[in-house]
Amino acid sequence: MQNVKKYFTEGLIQFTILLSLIGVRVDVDSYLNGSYSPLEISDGPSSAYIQTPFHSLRDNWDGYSVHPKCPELDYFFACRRLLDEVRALGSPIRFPTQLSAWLVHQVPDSSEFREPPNSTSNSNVSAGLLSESTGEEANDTELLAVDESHTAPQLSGPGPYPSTGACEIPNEEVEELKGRIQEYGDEGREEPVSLTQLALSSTLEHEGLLGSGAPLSSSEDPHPPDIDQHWSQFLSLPIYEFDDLDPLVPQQLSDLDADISSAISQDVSLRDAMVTGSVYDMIPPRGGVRTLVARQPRGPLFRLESTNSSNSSPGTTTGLVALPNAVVVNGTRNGSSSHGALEGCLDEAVFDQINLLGLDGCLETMDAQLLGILQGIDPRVLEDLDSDSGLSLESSSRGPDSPSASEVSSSSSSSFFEDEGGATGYSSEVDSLPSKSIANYHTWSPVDFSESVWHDHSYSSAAFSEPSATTFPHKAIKEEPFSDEDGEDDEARELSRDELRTRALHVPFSAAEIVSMPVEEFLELLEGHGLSPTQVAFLRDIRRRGKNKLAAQNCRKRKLDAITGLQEEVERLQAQRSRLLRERQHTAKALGAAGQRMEHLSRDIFSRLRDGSGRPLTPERYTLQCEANGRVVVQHIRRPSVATTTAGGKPDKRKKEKKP
DNA sequence: AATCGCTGTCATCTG
DNA sequence: GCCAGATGACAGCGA
Repeated sequence: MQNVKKYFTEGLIQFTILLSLIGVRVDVDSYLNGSYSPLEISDGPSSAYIQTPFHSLRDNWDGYSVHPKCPELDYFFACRRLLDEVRALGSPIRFPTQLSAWLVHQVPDSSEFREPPNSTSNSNVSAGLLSESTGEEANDTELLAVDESHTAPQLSGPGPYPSTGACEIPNEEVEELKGRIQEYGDEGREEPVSLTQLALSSTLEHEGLLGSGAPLSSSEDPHPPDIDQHWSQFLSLPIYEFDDLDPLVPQQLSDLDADISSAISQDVSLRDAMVTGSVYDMIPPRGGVRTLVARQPRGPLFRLESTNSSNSSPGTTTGLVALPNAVVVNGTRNGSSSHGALEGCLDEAVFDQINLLGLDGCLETMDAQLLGILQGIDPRVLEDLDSDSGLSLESSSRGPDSPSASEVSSSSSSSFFEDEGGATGYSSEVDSLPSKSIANYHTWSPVDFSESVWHDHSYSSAAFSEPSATTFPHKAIKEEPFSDEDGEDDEARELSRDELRTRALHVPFSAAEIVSMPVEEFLELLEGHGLSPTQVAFLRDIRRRGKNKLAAQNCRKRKLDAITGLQEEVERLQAQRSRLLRERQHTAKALGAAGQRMEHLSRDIFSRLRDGSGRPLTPERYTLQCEANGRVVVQHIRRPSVATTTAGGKPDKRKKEKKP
């Protein structure tokens, strides 16, 4: 319980330091008329101002040898009342230095005392306090041990108190002091002091002064509630509560000085230095302080996150880490909309990712097939890719200056598109494309595509999430147009056939765009480009198939989800059934046991009962009935005919005898 | 070679 | 009647 002492004494010292930091001169002399020495009062142990060998509590408190009404406790609470007065005095507070010395006197434990973080002001104050406290401390060996690093050199200085260590104060002065204490009343006394000291305690906690010892808990405090309340106010509050109470310190200080603005600011800065500043290595990470330190940095992070979330669209609130590629693609394709949503660093991150993906460069040189494949992968992504990259590349690659495109257009259009004839028979014909037509595809089909991409015939963004896999084949096509990887080429052929035919039609849109574009735009496309009926039917077919593909994907996904949900429901119901069966079994057991107990008790009771003739009652003829008022009565069992025939009128007699 | 899962496509229905 | 979406059925493909 050394920490208890330090808890209070350090709290008082911290309070004084806090006052000094806000410009309040600590001078208790004026308050005590310079004649009172709180160090020791000889008027008996009942006095609240008796000098308390506070360190003596160290060994006694744990053993509960200190009575709650002991003078030491009175002394402590008297100290607190004095602080209450100090707080209630108002603006021009001048703390008598004796109080400071008195406070220093109460710092008995020295081995663990360390200077608070803001050592400059604290050391000055404490030094000043100790300088006022005279050579009395010279006799107090414990005090010398307390703070010899900071205060011992000043303890030798002369002071108003005799070096005997016992300052004699007349009883009448004590009474006068008590009267002054009474004058200030009780309003708002307890809580503000406790709050202040709690805040100071928080400071102490932050400084780790209390971290090494036993936890300050009053859970084992067997003392009466009145004292317990006081103690628990200081002892039972966790650190985080102190942290929460820290903001209350300025509130309490608002009563002190007219210069409260500075006081508040300084207090805030002090708090920041002690708490918030702890983030910046002001507080050693130990014990409960670690939690405080770890909690503080969340502030800026939260602010950052909130800023991002506030500025970004709901879909992009997951943060940069979780920023999907789709968002990146959005950033590239629809700069106007997404730029407004993702500003600042988000944009930087987006463009960084774009650069990493190489989309900006690759899109410029991507040929039509690959772009078509890309766009055929995820219409949801490409849904917004309506403007620049895709179409321009598409058109450029589709131009006559593109060898591959021209080759494709010439060969494919002649070899398969016209052969396919109407769009209605398209699918079956395509599936049964002749090998020559396939070979034509091979001339420009990607050979190095990632298998995942080619396996994914869907338009999901998952395939698009690997842009490298979709951009690299572009080079492979140009460099190795004739590849022997038939399997992948087949997949490429499967995936890109609509794209190929769209390109063969010289439609300035990719298949994915055709699928994803609105109906009006699609109709404009059909009407505005002078397409032949065959081409129109083909485009409609492409759109229909693409839509249906997506629909099939969604449908299957829903089906799987439904199956999964039903399986979970089945498992849940099975578990519920098992639970209910167990409960029923348990209930049946309990009921049987209760019945057995009831029978046993009935037999026991009947064995103790006698009828009028002294014969024991038998459960076969009598029963116990519990009435509403809790009264238990013995009732005769009326047996209809058998009983009357066999037993005759005897039961009636017994029954009459029985009803006591 | 048979099987299974995935995917695309078609036909059909519904709103 | 057209369109979009949903869904069952079928076929192809790869593991």
